[in-house]
Amino acid sequence: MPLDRSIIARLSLFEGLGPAELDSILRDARSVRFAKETAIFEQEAEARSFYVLLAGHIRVVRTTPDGRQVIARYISEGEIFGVAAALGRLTYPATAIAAVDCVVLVWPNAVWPDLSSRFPVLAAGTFKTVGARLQDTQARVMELATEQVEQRVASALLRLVKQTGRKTDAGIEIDFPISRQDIAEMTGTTLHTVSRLLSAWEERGIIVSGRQRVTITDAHRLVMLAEHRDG
Amino acid sequence: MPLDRSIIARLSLFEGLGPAELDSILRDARSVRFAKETAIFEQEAEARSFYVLLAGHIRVVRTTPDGRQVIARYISEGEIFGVAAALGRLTYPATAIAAVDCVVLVWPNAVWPDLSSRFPVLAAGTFKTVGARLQDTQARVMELATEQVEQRVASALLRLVKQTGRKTDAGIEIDFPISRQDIAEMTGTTLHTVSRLLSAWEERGIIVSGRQRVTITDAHRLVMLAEHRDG
DNA sequence: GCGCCAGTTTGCGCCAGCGCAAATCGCCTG
DNA sequence: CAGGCGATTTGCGCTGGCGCAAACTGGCGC
Repeated sequence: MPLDRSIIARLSLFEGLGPAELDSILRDARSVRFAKETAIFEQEAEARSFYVLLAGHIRVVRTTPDGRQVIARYISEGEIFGVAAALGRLTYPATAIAAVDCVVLVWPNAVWPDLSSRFPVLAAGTFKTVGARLQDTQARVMELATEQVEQRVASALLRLVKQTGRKTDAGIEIDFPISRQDIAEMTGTTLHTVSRLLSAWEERGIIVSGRQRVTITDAHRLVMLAEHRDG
Repeated sequence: MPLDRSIIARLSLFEGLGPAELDSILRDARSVRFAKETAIFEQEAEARSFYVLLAGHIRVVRTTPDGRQVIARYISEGEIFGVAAALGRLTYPATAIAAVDCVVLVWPNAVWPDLSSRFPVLAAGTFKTVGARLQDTQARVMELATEQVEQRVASALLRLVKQTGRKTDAGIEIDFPISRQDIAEMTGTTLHTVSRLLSAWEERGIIVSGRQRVTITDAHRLVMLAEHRDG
C-alpha cells in the first residue's frame, strides 16, 4: 500500500515540490510506528536510514563513556533527523527515543545521493536544518559556559514551550511527558536542583507543574529569569 | 595574476579533482592576507563569502549579548570555514580572528551553488566538515555538562595539541600564541582557575608553559587527568 | 638599556549547587 | 481499592571554583 502524499505535502521540508515529485520521494519511504520510550536508532549503531517525524516527539540522547546521559535535543513533528550519512558519518552520534507514541517515515541511506541531487530544495532544507542545529548547539555551549543554573533551566523551559507549547487554560504546557531528570540532563545540573527551582517558581506563580508535566503561566517573568538575575 | 593550483592541490577538501577542475575553482577565488589579531569576518555581519585557510591559525569566537566571549573553535590549515550561506544562514554566527598572520582563500557566496553542484566531492567534503563540527560541539556540551573544570582544561589542551601540535625537544607545543584567558574561554572557566591548574601541572612535570605558550611534556598523564579524577 | 604593560600568579573568603539520604506523593496495576 | 513503584520534594553539610585584589614578570617599544 503506497503512502499518500498528503502526509508530507504540508511539511516545510518539501515545500515547492509537485504531486509527482512527492510521490516519487515517498516511493522509497516506509512508515513506522514507535511506542513510547522505544529507540528509533541507537548511538554508535551503523547509520542505515534517515527519518522524518510525522507525529509525536523524540528525545535525542547522548551517553558518556561512564554512563552519564545528556539530552542533545527534542525533535518535533515535521523535522528530518538521523541524517548522519549525509554528513559523512558512518554511525549515529546519539540515541533517538520516542518521548510519546510516534510515527516516522524511514528512507534507506542509499537513496540519499539520488534524492538530494534530484531535489535540491530537499537537500538545501536538510542542510539548513543541520545549520540551525549547529547554531543551537553552539548557543548551548555558550549558555553552559557563561550562565548560572537558574538561567539555563529557565531558558530550556522557554525553548521547549516555544518549540512544542500547547495552550491550556492555565497557561502554555509542554506537550509531552518530561521529568525533572530530563530537564537536568538538558541543562547540565541535577534533578534535585531542578526540583528546587521549579518548586520556587511554582510558589511565585510563574509555573504550575506535576509528574512529568510543566505549564508556564507567566512567560514574561520566566524570560526575565533567563536573562537577568532578578525576576 | 591567477592563483596557482598547487596551493590547494594538497588539501584533502579538493582530493580527487584534476588540474583543470582546480583551476576552474580557483578562478573565482582570491587570496587575502590577514595580520595577527585582525578579524576575517564578524559575528552578525552579512555572510558574503566562504573561506579556506591556507596558512596560519584562526580563532572562532562568539560573544554573548552581555559581552562575555566563548571560543567556539580553532581553524587549522586546509580547513574550509565561514560556510554560513551553504547552511542557509544570512549572517555569520561568530567572529573569526587570525591568531597569527594568516593567508586565506576567499570565494563570494554567489559561486557556491554552481561550485557545489559541479563538484559534488567538494560539497560532500564541506558537509562532512560541518558534520564533524556539529559532533565536536555536541561533545563539548557533554563535557561542560558532566565534567569538572580540571578534566575540561586537560581535554582542551589535548585537543589543541592533537590538532596543531608541533614537536620540540621538551615535548609537543601548541603552535600559536594562546593565553590563559583563551583557554578559559574554551572551557567555560576563569583565567585564574586555568592559571592555577597549569601551575600545578607544571610543578608535577606534565607541562611547561610561559607567556601565551604551552608545551605538553607528559601527554599520558594529561590523558589520565582528562579521563579520571587522578593522574 | 629602561620603563611600561599585558599577561600571569597567588592568597583569601564566600556561596551556588552538588551529593547523600529520607520522606512524600501520584499513578498505574492487579 | 490496596499496594507498589517511580517521580518528586526537601533538609543538611560540604566543596569546587569563582570573584576580588594585589603582586609579579617577560618582552616589546622607545
